[in-house]
Amino acid sequence: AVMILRSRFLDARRKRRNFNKQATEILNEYFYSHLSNPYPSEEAKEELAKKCGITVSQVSNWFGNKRIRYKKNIGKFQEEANIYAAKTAVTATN
Amino acid sequence: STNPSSSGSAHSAAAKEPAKGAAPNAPRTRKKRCPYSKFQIRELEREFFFNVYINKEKRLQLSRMLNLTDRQVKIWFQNRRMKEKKLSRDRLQYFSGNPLL
DNA sequence: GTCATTTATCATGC
DNA sequence: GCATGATAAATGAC
Repeated sequence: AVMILRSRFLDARRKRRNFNKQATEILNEYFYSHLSNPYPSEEAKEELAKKCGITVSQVSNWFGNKRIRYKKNIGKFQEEANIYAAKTAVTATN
Repeated sequence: STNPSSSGSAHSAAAKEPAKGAAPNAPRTRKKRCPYSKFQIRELEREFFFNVYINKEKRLQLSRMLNLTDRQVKIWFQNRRMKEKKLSRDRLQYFSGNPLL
């Protein structure tokens, strides 16, 4: 049984599963509210990981992918950026 | 699927490298990431199994055999050590929540 | 040397 | 068919 679980773990690293909507919301909120410097500190990563229910490594992966994919095509993320910009603006006024 | 080691573009031809005193204007273009072949990985892993830290002589020998630069071999061992550390962290986290094991 | 990162590639989800 | 998460080369800070 141990061997089965172990082998399943070893090749389960690349078995991708999408994050739930709430986790993606939290990550996007942080990203677009820190668009000038989207590099969360280690402490911020741990907090995001806890809130999203994922690991710190997964948080780092998400920000790495998000940064380069945003930089490569800002226009594609413009609508998304406006959404989260408005969302953070509302929370700021309240 | 295409084997980069067969073409020899990684080692022989001038991909980049500071080029001592050749061209004063240095474009400094980042080297394109080229995945290594199965054979290259297998040999690198074999050496990594014996010693996580590779010395200069074995590095040169391995780089010639695999048609890689010694810098590429050095960086591969660095990345491989980081990978091993991450695997250890993940294993610890994975099995820590399992009282059954 | 480590280590966060950039970039391209891989593998999967849908 | 791309979107997305994870991994593999490559760079740079320290």
